[in-house]
Amino acid sequence: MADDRQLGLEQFLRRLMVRSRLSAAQQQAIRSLPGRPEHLRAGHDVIVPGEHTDESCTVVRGLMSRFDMILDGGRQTVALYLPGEMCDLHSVPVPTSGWGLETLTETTVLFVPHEALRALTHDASLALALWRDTTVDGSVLAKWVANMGRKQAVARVAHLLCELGVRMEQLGLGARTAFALPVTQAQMAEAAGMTSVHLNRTLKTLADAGVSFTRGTVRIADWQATAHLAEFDPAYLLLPEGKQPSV
Amino acid sequence: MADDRQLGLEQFLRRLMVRSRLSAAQQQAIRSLPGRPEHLRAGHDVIVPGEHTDESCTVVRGLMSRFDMILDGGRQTVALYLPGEMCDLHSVPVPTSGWGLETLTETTVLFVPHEALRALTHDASLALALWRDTTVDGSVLAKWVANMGRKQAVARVAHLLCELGVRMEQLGLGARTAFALPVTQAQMAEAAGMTSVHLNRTLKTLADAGVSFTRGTVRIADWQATAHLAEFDPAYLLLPEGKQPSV
DNA sequence: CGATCGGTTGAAATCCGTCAACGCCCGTGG
DNA sequence: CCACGGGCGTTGACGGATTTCAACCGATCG
Repeated sequence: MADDRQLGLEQFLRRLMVRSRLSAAQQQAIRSLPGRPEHLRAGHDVIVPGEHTDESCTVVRGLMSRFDMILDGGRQTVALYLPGEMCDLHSVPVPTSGWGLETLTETTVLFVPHEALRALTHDASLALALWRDTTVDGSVLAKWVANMGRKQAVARVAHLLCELGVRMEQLGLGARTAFALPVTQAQMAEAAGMTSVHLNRTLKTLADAGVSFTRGTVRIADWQATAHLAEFDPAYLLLPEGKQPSV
Repeated sequence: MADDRQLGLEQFLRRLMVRSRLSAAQQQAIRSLPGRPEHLRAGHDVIVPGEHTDESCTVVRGLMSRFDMILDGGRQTVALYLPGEMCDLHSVPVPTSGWGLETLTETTVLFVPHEALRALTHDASLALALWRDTTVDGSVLAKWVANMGRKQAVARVAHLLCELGVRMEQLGLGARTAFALPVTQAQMAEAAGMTSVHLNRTLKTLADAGVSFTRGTVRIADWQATAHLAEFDPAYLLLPEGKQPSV
């Protein structure tokens, strides 16, 4: 539908405004961005690693992953994107992406030309807002590095679920303790940096701790305990409480 | 010395210009940034995780690491910073850093107030250049996630050494096949996401492949073979060959 | 000369990947 | 209606990779 452009931009704007103060005119500039919505099946590669692109895409509905490819054909998910998030915002300053982008579920995306996004940077506050948005991405990546490097499977998976819970809740897509995540165990294993077999066993262990992931739904019975188990501290998600400075 | 400010800014400018075209006036704006140089011993924590800061810092001489802390007191290095790189550029849009910053060797840093950096963003091209610089950081982080997630010790360490080789070479600090890296094995283990004991054994294995790391010097006898072993493709470092677009 | 730090090594325990098989569900086609 | 096949989840057994614990050695420094 044609409304997907409006919807996608509205969600993107809302995400920006979580961390950045924007004037009415600046908000309007976001809402007026051009965009081409597209509806995609699960498992579709939007961008193949190494491909050059001149548009970014935001998730309208569904779930996407940015991944790197290993020689043996295996994939490692390096970032997950939820509705309202611009997967490829970093390609505005650097259009040659070494990463692939794929849909994990049936997903509606909105393609926005780089040219239009670059034009926004003539407004210093908007430039800062966009820059800030990719910084959040970087912060999440850094946390993922720390998790992969130092934690073992149970804590790593728990951390991933906590992170997704908070992000979902922030987007109004459920509670951090109960939200839909319609992905396969194999897909989740790619994000957690482990085998699907081992993820399966890990989920079993987590079930004893009151964390379940069945039929596409995550439930966390005891948030405090799980967050502690995962050593999860949401600070790195850079959520509100005292907005960030503007220019 | 007072010249450290000039030197640091000049190196930072050079780094920016690897990927961004800047006019004479824009270059001058970088060179005119205020800055407070400081000389620090090895192992000094410049920023403690969670601390708020209103300046960024660039490495003038030496080596720094950005790290995350685990409950048991262990640290995971999430990024390494070489001379000319601005460790904390991402703190310009988001001044509350969840990360710590420490010197790995004796290091000279230059602190630059956020205010001055934010002022630069009124020039859209400079804003894009700074944004692009943090994007490179993010790209490296993503690659680290992929390495941690999917590769085992030998390939992971080899990849780290290849990356540092290329980055060092780019900065004129040696050849990718022979460069100084005066860090301890424990420090390198923190970056590679493994125990110092296992790193030690891994280095031994790598020695058979012609990769040595002794007395603070890395030597890679057969670059091709090592890059292949590590599945190292420098594309993610976003080096020149066709500069990035400006506004 | 003792103390400390960084590097090295061995042995045991643990985590995780691999291989292989099985069951379930569901859609498809006979 | 049933047979078949494929995707997905589950489980067991095995082996390899990595951590942990502990000890030792050499160099450096007070």
